[in-house]
Order: sequence, then C-alpha cells, then structure tokens
Amino acid sequence: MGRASVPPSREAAKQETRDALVLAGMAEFAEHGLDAPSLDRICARAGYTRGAFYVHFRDRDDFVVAVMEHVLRAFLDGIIATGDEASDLEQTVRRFTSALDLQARGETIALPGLPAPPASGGLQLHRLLEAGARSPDLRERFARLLEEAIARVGRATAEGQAAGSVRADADSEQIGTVLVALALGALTALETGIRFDPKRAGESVLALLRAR
Amino acid sequence: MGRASVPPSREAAKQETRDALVLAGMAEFAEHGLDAPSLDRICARAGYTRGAFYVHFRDRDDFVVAVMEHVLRAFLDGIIATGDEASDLEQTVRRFTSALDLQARGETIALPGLPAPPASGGLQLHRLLEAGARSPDLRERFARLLEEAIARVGRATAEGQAAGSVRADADSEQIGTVLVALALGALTALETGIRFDPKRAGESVLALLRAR
Amino acid sequence: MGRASVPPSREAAKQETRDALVLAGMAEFAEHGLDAPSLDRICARAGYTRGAFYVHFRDRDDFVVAVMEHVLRAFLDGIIATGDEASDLEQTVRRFTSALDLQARGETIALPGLPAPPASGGLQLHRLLEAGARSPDLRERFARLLEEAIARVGRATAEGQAAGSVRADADSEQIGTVLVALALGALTALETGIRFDPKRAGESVLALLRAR
Amino acid sequence: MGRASVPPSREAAKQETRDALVLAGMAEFAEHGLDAPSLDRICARAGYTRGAFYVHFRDRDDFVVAVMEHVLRAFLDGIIATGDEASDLEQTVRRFTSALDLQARGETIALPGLPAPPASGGLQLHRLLEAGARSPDLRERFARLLEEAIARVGRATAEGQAAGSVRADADSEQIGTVLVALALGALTALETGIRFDPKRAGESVLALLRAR
DNA sequence: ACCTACGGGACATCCCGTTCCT
DNA sequence: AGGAACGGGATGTCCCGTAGGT
Repeated sequence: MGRASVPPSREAAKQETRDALVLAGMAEFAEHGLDAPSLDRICARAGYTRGAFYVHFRDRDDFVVAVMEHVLRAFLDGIIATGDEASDLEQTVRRFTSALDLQARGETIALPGLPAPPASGGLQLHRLLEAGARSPDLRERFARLLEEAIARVGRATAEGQAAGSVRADADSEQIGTVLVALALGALTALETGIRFDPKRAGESVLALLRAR
Repeated sequence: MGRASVPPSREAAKQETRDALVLAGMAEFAEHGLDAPSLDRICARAGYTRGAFYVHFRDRDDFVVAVMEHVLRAFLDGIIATGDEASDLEQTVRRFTSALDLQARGETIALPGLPAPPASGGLQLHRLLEAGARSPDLRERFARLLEEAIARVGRATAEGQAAGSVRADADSEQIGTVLVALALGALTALETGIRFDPKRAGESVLALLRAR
Repeated sequence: MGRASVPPSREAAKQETRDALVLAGMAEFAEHGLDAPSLDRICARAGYTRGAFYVHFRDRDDFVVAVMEHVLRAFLDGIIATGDEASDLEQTVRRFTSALDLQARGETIALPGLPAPPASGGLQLHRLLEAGARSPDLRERFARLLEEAIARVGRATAEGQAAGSVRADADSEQIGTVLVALALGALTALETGIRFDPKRAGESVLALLRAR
Repeated sequence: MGRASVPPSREAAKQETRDALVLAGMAEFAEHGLDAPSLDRICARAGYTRGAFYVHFRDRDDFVVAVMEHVLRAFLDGIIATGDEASDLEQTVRRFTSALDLQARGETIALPGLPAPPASGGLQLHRLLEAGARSPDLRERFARLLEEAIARVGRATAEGQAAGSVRADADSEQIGTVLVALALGALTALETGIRFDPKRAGESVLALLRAR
C-alpha cells in the first residue's frame, strides 16, 4: 500500500482507451457483424480516431481477436463459472440447456460486462470460429477451454457413476467429450435456425445416460 | 421443347464462364479464406475480368454463397448420398465418423468436382456458417438439409428399435436431432483443434444407444 | 463535322471531374497555401472523394504541378497574350508594371478562368518556383516560357533601335534577358513586402533605355 | 553581469544541442528540400530525438525559419559583408555576378558553417521565399536586408554620379531599387534553369549605367 | 534537458460496384 | 457477354505535437 495510488495516470489512461475501443467494437460487431463496421465508425463510437487505434492493436484482425477474447471471457464468467461447485451432471446439462433456450428465444445470454447487449444474438459461435481461423492464438485459447470443459464433465460423469445415478458401462472421459461436442453442435444448430428444442434434447441425452 | 434445337452455344458458353468463376473461387477460398481473395484475383484465375463476374453474380456475397452451395452439394454428394440405401443406424454413424477421421488427419474429404483440393482442410464448417450469416437463402438451404438428415437418422433409429438393436426407451425423432447436433459439434471440435477422436466418440455414442 | 458531337459523354465527364478538382485546388491553394489544404478538403470542395482524385493524378505533387500549370497558363493568357501585337517596348514594360501595380495593391491580377479569385494574392511566384522544384517538367515549361519572353522583348528592343527610339549601343538580346530577369525580380520584391513601386521602377528603366 | 562566472555549462550545452539540430536541418533540407525530411530523421542525424527538438523550437515551421535565418546569415557573411568598404558601383555589381556565376556552374557559394554542402545548389531563393511565406518574422528580416542593400547600392550610384562615372540623368535611389530587383531576378532565373549568363548580363547593365 | 509513447490527421493503396463501350 | 476505367470507401503507414516520466 502506501503511495501506490498516486500516479496511475499513464497506464490507466491507456487501458481506458483500449477498453473504450473494445467496448465499441463489441457493440458494432454485435449490431453489424464482424466485417461491416469500419474502423472509423468503431473509433468514433469510442470517442477516438484511428491514430489511437493503431497504438493498441496491430491491425484489424488483431482487434477482432481481442474483442472476441473479451466476449469469450465474459461468456464463460457469466455462464460456466457462476456455479462451478455443484457440478452434478444433470445440473450441468440443465444449466447449459437453459442458457441455450434463452438464446433460442433471442433473449440472449446476459453477458456481464456489457452495458447493454444491443442486438448481439448471444455468443455467435461462428464468429468465434472465424476469429479463431484468423488467430491461432485465440483458437488455442478456445481449445484449452473446451478441454477443460471436457475434463469437468468427465469428472461429473465419474462422480455420477460412483453415486449410481449414471450408467456405469461407459468411459466417463468419452462421455465428457461427447457431451461437449453435443453442446457445440447445439449452438451451431441454433445458429442455423433449424427447429431445435434444447431442453427436450437435453432430457433425451440425460435419459440415455441414466442408470437402468 | 419448342425451339430447343437451335445451338445452345449461347447458354452453354455462359454456363462455362460461371463455372470457371466458381471453380476459381473455391480454390482461392480454400487457400486464403473467404475474405482475403480479391475479385480481381479470382477472375484472373478464371481467365476473365470483373466485367464478366457481374454478369453472373449480383455482388461478392452472392458469389460467396454460390461457391459455398457448390461446396456443400459436393460434400453431400460425396459423403451422404453415396450409400443412402443401407441406412442402418450403426452404418450411418460409422460412415460419418470415418469421414471425420479422414478430415482429422488433414487428408480432407475427397470432394468430387474439385480438380485438386489444394489445402482446403475439408468442409470448413465455420465458413459455411459465415456464409449463412450473410445469406438467409443459404442458411435456409442448409437448415433444410439438416432437417432432412434429422429425419433420416430418426427413421433409421425407429427401424433399429423395431429390429431390437436400438434401445426402445427413447423418442426416435429426438435421437435423430441429438445425433445430427452431435455431428455438427464433432465438425466444430475438429476445427478447434482439440484432441478429438471421431471413431472412439462414435463408438461411445453407439454404446449408449444399443439395446440392453 | 457530321456526328462528332453525339457521344462525348465519357471523355467529357472525365474532363469535367478533372477540371473541378483543379479549380478547387486553385481556390484552396490561393486561400491557404500549397501545403495546408488536405486532399479531402480539396476533393470535398470539388464534390468528389479521394477515390476520384487518384484516377486523375498520380499523387499530391502531380496535382500541385497540374494546378500551377493551369495558373501559369491563365496568367499568361491574361497578361501577356492579350495585346501581343502592338509589341513596342515601352508598351510592353508599362503593361507589365501596371499588372504588378495591381498586385501590389492586393487587388490581384484578374485571372480569367477563375470564378472569383478569393484571396489569391496573384501569381505567388515562390509557389511556382516551389512547384518547379518538385517537377522538372513544370520547371522546363516555365523555363521555355521565360525564354520566349526574352526573345520577344529582344525583338521589341531591336525594333525600337531600328526606329530610333531605343539607344543603339546595346545588344538587343541582352536587353531582353535583363528586362525579363528584372520582371522576375520585381515579382519577388513585391512578395518580400519591401517598399517597391513598380511604375516608378519601370520609368527608370525606360529612361535608361531611351535613345539620347 | 553579477553572477556571470558560474559555469556557463548549462547554457552552453543547450546551445550545442540547438546548433546540432540546425546543422542537421541544413543538411537535410539541402539534400531533400524543405518538406520531405521528417523531424525524426533530422533529430536522429543530430543525435537526438523529438523530445529535445521541442525544447528549442515551437514547431516545424519555427525550425525551418531558424535554419533559413542561419543560411541567410551565412550567405550574407560570405558574399556581401566580405568587402563592404570599396563600394564602388561597378565592383559591387561584378562581385555579385561572380558569385552568381559560381552558383550557375553548380559549384555553390562556399557557405561557411557547413561541413560540406552535399547537393545544396546554393541559396535556393525559392526556399527562402517559401520560409518567408510561413513566417512574417523571417519575411520582415529579409525585407530589411534588401532595403539595406538598396540603400547601399543607391549610395554607390550617387557617388558614381558625383565622380562622373555614372550617368547623371537618373534618380540614384531608383537605380538602387532596380539593381537589387535585378539581382533577385537573376537568382530566380538561375533557379529556373534558363540559359542565363550572369557576367554578360552584368556588363550590359553596367553599359546602360555608364556616363555617355 | 531529454526520452517515450499517446493520439490526431494526412496520404497512398487497394478493392468493390457501376457505367460506358466494344 | 465481356473489358476498361471511374469514383466511393476502407485500411495501414507515416508524421506531427503533446504529455507523462526520468
């Protein structure tokens, strides 16, 4: 402590600028997609010009990746991390399908960290994949995250098997993989606009997994 | 009918030009993504200029959609349609996981209609979704296709149940939905680069579905 | 003649655009100097964008040269060419000093071809020289023009000598050179803001040249 | 006075930095013109960064003016001031035309204070005028200098008339004005690249002025 | 006094869509 | 149908002036 708070002026101002740009980017991308918004529009919305932009980002792609990272983190903080304790398998699946259900109704997942998700339409998985195609770094980050999810679901499965609530004749790790893939597929299915009811699908899967 | 015997040369030449452009587009998109290639590059590769391009396509997006439709059709013709008769559930799943396995090894799915898929990396689902985001028309087409797949898998499930090889305590239609979503998720998983073994995952799923 | 006037559409439109840009450039340069006006300002004033600009000019310097050529031509058409017949030496000198006198009062030389010389301050010799330093082509053009002026004044001198109105003990060609240099110097002197009366200086020179 | 004996090291170091910047500026301007060299280039050449620059100069224009003042002073010290006593008119004219003749041959006027004028091409009057257009202060300084030259030439003329070597039927002050303007014009003429022989022109002028 | 870096603004290139022309 | 090029708009680089920081 002591005098640590006196001159955060420089670093703070810089971070403020960067954040303003990222926020503006999130809003513009949510409203008009990843390609349409010009840097001038985004910078103007943040109250800066492109001169400021290129202090913080190498180029447009670098910026897109930064924004998607922010979105991804917000999504995870809001959806996964909230209740990471009571990780019983049924609850995990139901929490996820509920979130999807909200998204299916266009009500979007409440993304904490956003002033107001204007018309975001939720996570937009395909944009995340697209950004990942541009940045191996982001792709890697996303992959780590998925693997962590797989591990977590796998553990929940094993616990369920130990407790006798999940059928025992299946490799718990494989079940983790399959369920996470299914989650990705559900997101994709929603984006394609096909008739897809997340809750019913979730119940069907749970039925398959239930002991007996 | 009627005056069909006059030289179709006019129409044929036109179609030839269009095809050349689409082919060039597939190659460029496969090599450099959907955004990078300029129309000049693509047209030059096809042996034309942009003047010809705008005779056949409304704008760039229209062209992207046309190319993706072509890719999608080729994919389906090659993977699904080949053996659409012996639609027993296990075979359907295995055929798909084998295709994914090829893709996982980077050997790409042999796309008939391509001279030589240079570095395409297969279907690139996220590009298809991206294209769908631009064109409601393409999205709709893709959605219909998925729903047909769901119906087909649902029928296979029902037949399996009737034959006693698939567990009976599940709505066959829901199983179709879940399996197709799972297929989409598997494609997505591969694109993210996570450790994912399509064949093992497929076996796990079949195990869950098996009677007993 | 015949049908020469039917479709001048393309070429004419192009020339119109170019002219509009040059006109806007003249106005902006006259008001704010050669360096200050941005291309965006100039193009906006002409009713276009920079996209149009680069169809007609290689870069900013190329444009500056084009504008200065236009100014130079206008200056010559207005000042020299008007009365190129009665080229007796005294008249030539007086016409020029009168023009300078106008410029000295800030009233600018009426430049035909300009809608209204806003605050041009006349020819601004130093800008012409500056432009010449950037473009050997323009410099060359300006040099040719000066040499023609020298020749013309030389002839007028010789005629004056033949007629007995100009002292005979001087090389008429040298007199031409000296008088043109003097004209350049007078323009320069005016730009420096020193106390300089063109008419009186002209009379002094004529006195030196007069026979007797 | 007072405390003048404390080490002047502070002041001296500062002046040294300023001089280094001006010297670097002269070199860069001589090599690439007034506009092209960036402040970063100039400062790097002087061994500093822009941080040092803005301690000594308000902005770029201020710097350009400072450099041009330096150049002007060097020019005057070298050309005019050397022999300012023996101011007989013929000698004054001949000294100037000799200097011009050197410049005409591209040998440049030896500018004391320059390590080696790389490709300076001498005074470059148009740059001086350009700088004057930016700085009323410099323009004023230049104007004073010209008026002093006019006065000096005027006196020399009057003396020549008194001695009977210069024709008496002319206002000596006007002759001064005309000769200085002629000098400016001669400089300009050289910069345009026209065929111009300073010595011959000088002789012609002297002939016009000679008594008889 | 001097350096580092933030942010504003200009310029040149590239690309797309349209229009005239062949 | 296809080519050529005009004109609009976006991107990235460069440069200047300023404000923290040493």
